[in-house]
Amino acid sequence: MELPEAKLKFIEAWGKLGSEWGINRTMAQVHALLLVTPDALTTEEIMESLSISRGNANMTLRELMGWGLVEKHHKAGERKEYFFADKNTWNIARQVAKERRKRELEPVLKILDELTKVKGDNKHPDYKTFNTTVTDINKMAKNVDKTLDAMLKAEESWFWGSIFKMFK
Amino acid sequence: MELPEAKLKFIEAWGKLGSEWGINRTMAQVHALLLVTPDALTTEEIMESLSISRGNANMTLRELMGWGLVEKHHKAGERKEYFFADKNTWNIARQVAKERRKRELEPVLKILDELTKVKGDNKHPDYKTFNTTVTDINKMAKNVDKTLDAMLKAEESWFWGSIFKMFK
DNA sequence: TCAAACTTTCAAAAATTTTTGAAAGTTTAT
DNA sequence: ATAAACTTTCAAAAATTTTTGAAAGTTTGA
Repeated sequence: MELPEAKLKFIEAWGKLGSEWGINRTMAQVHALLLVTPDALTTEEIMESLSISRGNANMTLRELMGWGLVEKHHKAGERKEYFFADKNTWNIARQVAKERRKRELEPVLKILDELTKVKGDNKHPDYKTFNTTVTDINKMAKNVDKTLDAMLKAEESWFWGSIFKMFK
Repeated sequence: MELPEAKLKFIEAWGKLGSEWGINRTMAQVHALLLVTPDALTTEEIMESLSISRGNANMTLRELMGWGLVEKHHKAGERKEYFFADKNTWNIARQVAKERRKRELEPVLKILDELTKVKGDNKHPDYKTFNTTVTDINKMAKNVDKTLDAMLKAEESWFWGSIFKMFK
């Protein structure tokens, strides 16, 4: 397989995976494009490469910056904005973990904490099932939260090293 | 807060979280409903509770069974089918991990392995960036794969116990 | 100050996903 | 064999998400 074809395959696969995980396909594709491009690209170049509109490119890049995955670069003496993706995989994973924790896990944890406090009679199967389920899910969500927190602070090699020590 | 309201809140929150993670909101809601219901429910009861159509209920329940999260129960002397959700949180997490690994991670790993093999000249920044990025992502994806595999085989308390020993 | 170069906005259109519900299919009891 | 009880299917409709592109906005240099 040649490089250009391989790049397209990567972009396609990344887009698909993104869409399966609740991330807009185009956003994942723009990210993938920047990940396999050594230097920063202009909006124009991204539009061209992926055949998307200016509006879409602009919006997607803004969101990628919001996720902390892409940054704007400027070249001396040029007005154009260039977009560049951090290519460190561990940084990317941490950044995504950090954002999803904040945006999705934290709100759910807040609700679960409330629901855990609902009072009732354990003799009523309805209440008992509700309470047990919510309490259990809350515990698991808190464990996930703590694990993500640790991951955010960790060094990649240490993290995987420790994980693999666990089950050998 | 009273139980009925709390149930609705839980169903809503679960539906929202699901939709953010690429799982159909209704499917997550049906799952949530069954999770807080002590006994098995009929299609009719689910339709009623969540105000959804027969077709939708049927399709959603079939999918939940496909994910291994819900099973059909039969009551002696009745023709109706009853649907029941396993309420063990660790089982649920493992089941979801298992399915997503099979459906989403494995196909991506296959593509990444191929892309890793693409030959080129490391003097060309384009090739070098592509190769480095894809190789790195491949490594990370393999680590995730191994971790999930371990999780699938693990006992809940042992798993979290080991994780927490890591960062204390 | 002006206009060229560039970015952002957002209402409307397109694409995609989800839902509906009536009809077709199946199973069971008589 | 039939009808009642129940489940499944799927084309069309509705809802939602994504994309477009032209107009408005901004910045810069002359």
